[in-house]
Amino acid sequence: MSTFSKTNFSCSHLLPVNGCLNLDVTLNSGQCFDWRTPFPGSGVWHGRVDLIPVQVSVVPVQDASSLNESNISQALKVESDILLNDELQNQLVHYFQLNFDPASIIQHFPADPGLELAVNSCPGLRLLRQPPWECLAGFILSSTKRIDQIQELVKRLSVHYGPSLRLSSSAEVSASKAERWLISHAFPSPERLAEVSEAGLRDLGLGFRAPYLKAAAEIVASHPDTLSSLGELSYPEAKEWLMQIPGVGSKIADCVALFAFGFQEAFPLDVWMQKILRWLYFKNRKVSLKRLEQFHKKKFAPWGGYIQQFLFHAARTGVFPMK
DNA sequence: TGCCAGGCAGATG
DNA sequence: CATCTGCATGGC
Repeated sequence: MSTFSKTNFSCSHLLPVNGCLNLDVTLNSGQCFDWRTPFPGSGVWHGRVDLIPVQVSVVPVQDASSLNESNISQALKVESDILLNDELQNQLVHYFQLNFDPASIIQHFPADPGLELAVNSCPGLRLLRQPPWECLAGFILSSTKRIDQIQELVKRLSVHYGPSLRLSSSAEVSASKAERWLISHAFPSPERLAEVSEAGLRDLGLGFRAPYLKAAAEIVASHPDTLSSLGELSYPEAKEWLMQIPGVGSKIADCVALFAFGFQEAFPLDVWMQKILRWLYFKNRKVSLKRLEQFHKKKFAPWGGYIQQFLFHAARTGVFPMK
């Protein structure tokens, strides 16, 4: 394993974690698409937060003398080839929501056997707060794709059109085996993708998503501040704006509302969630989408966002015997 | 070969 | 409303 762990990072920090964080669960729960781990289950991940390339892992905190918070027993260990000044550290804290303890929301969940099973099956799962554009783009790519295929598309777009993150010579030194786990490029900006032809996007395997992504890039690029400030609107207003974009319907808009802006009312109702809700609460009978919408709003609001993530991940890892 | 994958848009009753 | 279809691509 030591051949894979890169020990010559020029910068290392420990960021205190409020509550519990499990990276293996969180970074593999279908909310983000650009993290890799050399060894599944090792807890070590390579990726980036916007333009900051990092290796992250979670370590226990023994001596809390400098951290007089009672709910801090872990820290996020962040290593990077670039200098992590205060501003960049704040970006990392925000992305991983380290100042927020998910237990403060979980304790309000309605009493429900299925939900409890889901929550207990993936401790440390937490919602990230992602940069809006790459979150939006990622989920535009997600239509009828498996998560590993979405990850592949994101990687191809980044390598072909994204800005290079190779900033220091030490990053170039790494062993060839570890090389493929390093993040080389960030996700391309909307301005850059707006310049790429639809054919160019199809060449990367986007298929029918190509014109959608291009249109989204053009819209976002031509309204420079609108997307990034959607968090100042109400949830319905933000969702309505997102759904103006071709290729963005209710589900994708909810993903962005939740994963990029933290609207807890957002409840991405994809095919998985439809199956889960029918199985848990409707004896697997056919139920219209409309009714499922009404059901989750009545039963789960205003904690739908987190509840959805627990149910989704539990189902995807086989916790529910749905077949 | 056939089926399915964190959907959406357009058309039909 | 509710349902149906085409849309690309890749893996099993």
